[in-house]
Amino acid sequence: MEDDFDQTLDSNYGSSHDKVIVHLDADCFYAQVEMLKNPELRTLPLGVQQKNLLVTCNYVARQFGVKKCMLVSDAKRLCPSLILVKGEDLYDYRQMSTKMTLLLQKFSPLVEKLGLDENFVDVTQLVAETLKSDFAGSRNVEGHIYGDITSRCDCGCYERLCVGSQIASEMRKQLKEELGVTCCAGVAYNKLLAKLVCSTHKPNQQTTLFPAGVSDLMLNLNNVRSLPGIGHRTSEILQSLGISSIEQLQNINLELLEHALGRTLAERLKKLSVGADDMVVKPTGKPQSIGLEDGFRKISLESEVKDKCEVLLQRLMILLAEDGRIPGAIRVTVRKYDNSSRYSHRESRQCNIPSSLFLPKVGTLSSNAHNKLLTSIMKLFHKIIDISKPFHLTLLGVAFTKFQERNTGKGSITSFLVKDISVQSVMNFQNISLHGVEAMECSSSKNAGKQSGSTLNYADKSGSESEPEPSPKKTRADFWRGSRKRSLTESDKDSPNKHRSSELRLSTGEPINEVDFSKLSDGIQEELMESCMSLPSLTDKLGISDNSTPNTSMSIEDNFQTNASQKLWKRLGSNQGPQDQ
DNA sequence: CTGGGGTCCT
DNA sequence: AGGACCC
Repeated sequence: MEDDFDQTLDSNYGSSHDKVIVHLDADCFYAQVEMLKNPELRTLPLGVQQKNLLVTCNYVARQFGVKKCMLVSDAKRLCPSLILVKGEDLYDYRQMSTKMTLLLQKFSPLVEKLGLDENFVDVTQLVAETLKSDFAGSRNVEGHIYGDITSRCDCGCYERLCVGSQIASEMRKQLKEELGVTCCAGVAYNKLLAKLVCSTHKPNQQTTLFPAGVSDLMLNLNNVRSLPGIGHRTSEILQSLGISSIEQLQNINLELLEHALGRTLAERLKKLSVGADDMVVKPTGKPQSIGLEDGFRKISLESEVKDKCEVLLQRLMILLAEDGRIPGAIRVTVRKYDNSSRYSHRESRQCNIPSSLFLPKVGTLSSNAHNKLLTSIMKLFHKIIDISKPFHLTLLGVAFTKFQERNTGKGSITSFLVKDISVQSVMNFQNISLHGVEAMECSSSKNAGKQSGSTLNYADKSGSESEPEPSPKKTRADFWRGSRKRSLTESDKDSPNKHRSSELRLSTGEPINEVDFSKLSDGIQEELMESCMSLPSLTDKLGISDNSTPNTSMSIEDNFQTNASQKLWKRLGSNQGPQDQ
């Protein structure tokens, strides 16, 4: 009785309909960012190129038959007028990706990134709040519905998914209005289905899946390879078992599958094949590793290796400073030339590094962190490659791992400062992303700095608002439905972080991320120079030298970005607010 | 020259 | 440290 009931729930776990998951996928993401940087490209066939590969292209180019992941030469043949932009440096894409994720976090703290252009959002809680506070609201589905809905599930998922579709619509609207990015969205009761249904209407559309459509969706997949979780290797194994269609996977004997793939994977794939997935949306936090790679034709001299690594390290240090944490280890990766094994076989070595390299107050003047790291890198390289014999590399990578949060204690002022800079840049995103909302209601948006924290309000609120009484004034549900009419800023409270960030701003109406170096104390200047700016070519770029204190204000972002990139930020931030103060 | 990133598991 | 997976 009771046992049977529980059993039913358990075995049903992966296919129950209790959650509402939205999957958002930016349309041809890199190409979109490039078109934001340079709007003249919008009407032209545009491809983004990494080395000899066209990693994505806009929809104008797709009309010529150009596809993702084509060789550039093939794409050019199909579309001789194709405009190509280089996309090896992911910096701008990463920044836009961060803004998108921050925007989505207004709806739920459960946001999981997949690559730079996709996000899963678990909106179950927001849906529940909406249904509770708005039980008379319309139950229209926004966007497409996948398959038929003639038979309605009676567990309440119909209403939940309807509200989910409305939330997804609002998310896409805000992404478009505030960031200029168009997305597709899929709404379903688990991650697998949300992702699969997302891609059924492209571009810039959304689709909702109800239980009645699940079977059709799964069986309409062309190949087992279309299932997220089945990659190159697994699909080859399946192929050898004579399995290529989803239906074959659904019907194969489980024991047979376990023998080929192992129990864990076999059981997972069996469930996936019928649309069952109990994976939770795991909030993406700080990355476990931060790395850069460069592929090339041939490197066979140690000096070339060192040069490459130095450039990589230099760029890496910027990403590291923005992250704000201290790495505990560094890893070097190489790919050796090997014409037999096509597949990218890589070898790597890693070693721990002393945190003192990143702490304020590095005792010695002559050797900076950069040189020590480069030495470590070359040592690791020698562990992989015996340079007394000829070698031929086609890729070099450097990555930091084993991160440790920077000491927040009273110990170091630098830790505070560096932390603030990263907070500041996050807040800058928020400022930009909020502006669309602000502009619609309060034309008197002074104090732009004070409004910046508000995107995080809803997560904070729902937690503390477990209040019993009928004063659900500010639920997340109210927020997303009323966002066009209501001010987001009315409930803002200043946090210490905000104050500190404000203090770092220039008083001349410069962008929020400006830092006036001359106003920082000598100690802080020194520490910043030491921990972030010790790279020779970087200091060149910034127009500062080792023995002169810069007397002009500098913007970290502006100086590190390309000109083209500046246009993007200018455009996105162009209404960033009156020259306040 | 089939990219430049990431994740988790073994 | 490598291998699978994701984009």
